Formats: sequence, C-alpha cells, structure tokens
Amino acid sequence: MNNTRFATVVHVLAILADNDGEWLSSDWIANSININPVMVRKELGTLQQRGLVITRKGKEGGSRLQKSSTEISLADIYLLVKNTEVLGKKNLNTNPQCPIGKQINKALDGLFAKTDELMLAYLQSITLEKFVKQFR
Amino acid sequence: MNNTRFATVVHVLAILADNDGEWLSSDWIANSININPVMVRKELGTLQQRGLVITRKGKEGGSRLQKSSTEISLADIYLLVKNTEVLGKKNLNTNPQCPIGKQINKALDGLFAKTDELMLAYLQSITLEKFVKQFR
DNA sequence: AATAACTGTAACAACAATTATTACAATTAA
DNA sequence: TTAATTGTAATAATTGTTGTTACAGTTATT
Repeated sequence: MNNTRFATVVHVLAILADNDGEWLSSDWIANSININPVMVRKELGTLQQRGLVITRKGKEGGSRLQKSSTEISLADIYLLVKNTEVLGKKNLNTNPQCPIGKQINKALDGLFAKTDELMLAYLQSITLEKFVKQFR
Repeated sequence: MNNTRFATVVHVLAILADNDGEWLSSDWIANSININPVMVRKELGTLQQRGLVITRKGKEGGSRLQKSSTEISLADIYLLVKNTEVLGKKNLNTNPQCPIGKQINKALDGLFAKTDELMLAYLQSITLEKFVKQFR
C-alpha cells in the first residue's frame, strides 16, 4: 500500500468515535485531516456500504458511527482499503519455461496469504475504542 | 508497498540459489522474470551493497550468491525493498487545532512500528533455502 | 414554497510513483 | 582485439493517487 487511505479512514472513524452520536459533516471532518471533503465523502461511502457508519443527507446531515467503537476493529479498516498484498504485487508474465518462473507465483501466493493472515489477526485485536483511547 | 520489487528480488535470489555457484547474467535472469535486464541490474546493485550477492563484470561476468541460502531470509529482502509502511502513508499536515488531528500521527507511528515488527519477525523465520525448496 | 446546508458522484486535472527503454562507458575473458 | 558483460544516467511511458470543480438530489428550517 502506497497510499494514505488507511490513515485517512482511521482518522475519520476516530473523529466519529470521539464525537459519538453527533452528525458530523464531511467538511468538518476534512478540516481535521486537511484534505478535500470529497475525499472524505468517498471514504464515508465505503464505510456506509460496510455498515460502519450511517449518513444523513441534506441540511443538518452528516455521518456518525453505526456500530459501537468496541465492535469496529482496525482489521475492518484494513480490509476496506486494501488493494495490494502486504508485500506488494507479483510479476505476472513470468517465463513458464523456467522452473522458477513457472512456480514462483504459486509460492508467493502462499507467502502473501500468510502475511496477510498475520496482519489481520493483529489488527483484529485492536478495536477502534482501544485506538481512540490514546487521544484522551 | 504497491510495487513488484519484493517479488522481483525474491525471484532473482531464488534463481541464484537454484543455480548455486554459477555466474548468471542479468539478461538470463531477466528472461525468467520477463522484465527488462536493467531492472535486474538495479536490484542486483542493491543486493551487492548488502552483501547478498557478488557480481563480476565483463565477459563471462554475472552474479551469484555471496551467502548461503540458509543465511538469507525473506526479511533481508523486505528490508531491501521497503519504502512505505505496511499500512501505507500518513496524512502529514493534519490540523493541529483538532485533538485527533494533533495526535493521530503519533498513534499511527506506534501502530506502524508494531505491524512492521510482526512482519519482520515472520519473514526472518523463512530462509531463502526454505523458500526455494518449494520448487523442487 | 423558498432557502440553506448538506451528500453523492461524475469528470477531469495535477501530481507522484513505478516500470521500461535506450545508450554508452568501463570491464574482463578468451 | 573482440565479444559479452556490468553500471548507470537519462528519459519516456504507464499506472496509481490525490485534489478539484460542478452540480443534481436531499432534507431541515423558516
């Protein structure tokens, strides 16, 4: 991952957790992260799909957590933003005439699955609540 | 990490381990990965700096392992290619006027350090030899 | 009913990272 | 001397990421 999406989504959820029950606008949230509100709305869209937040449109609209922060883990966030494996991408088109070229991607798949599993298990153990506690 | 460098370097080393003692040219190696030989030479350059391979210039030149494949671990490779944290980049410029914005990066640093540690510990346990065994 | 404050999303622009390629000087074995 | 190689600079091509503008649709408030 070479992007800021994990950091952004954690930030968004931390703010929502810190203001539990209130409807916060994308503008307000974006102001804390210092990014464009449209980026925030995009992430909130995915968070909604996954049932982590609810959003209300129109005046006085905004978003808030749909689950308790004890029921959200960093693994949920990771799964939401993950686009490549932890160790990066494979070389597709390796040469099948070479024994290594032929088999390496199967071996990498196995490795990548393990590292992913490891990461998920750890992130699952950290709830949003636990993470946000650090800010108090 | 959003690139193929880990996969590439693993591939390069797997080939060298599989042809232990022989001097393999960057062209030969590139042919198995199906990438440009210059890319291979670049990675070999770093591998040399770290003392993992030796390279000989000129006709009949090429590269081979400098250490036994039992003394090289996937963690060595990971450290070589790592450019961002496992969970991505932070948002710099968060708003210091917001309590979350002010403190989040410190919290993320802690988290990123843990995930990195976890990953390294696992990768250290896998030697090149062990990895290459899968191809036999 | 009108207004103001929102969300959702498309379209696109700007920027950054990654990968590929060309070219050639320097090195070395035969 | 020649042929095969590395090392590396320069740059092009491609892909990924982030930012921005614009505006239709929604909703609370008056």
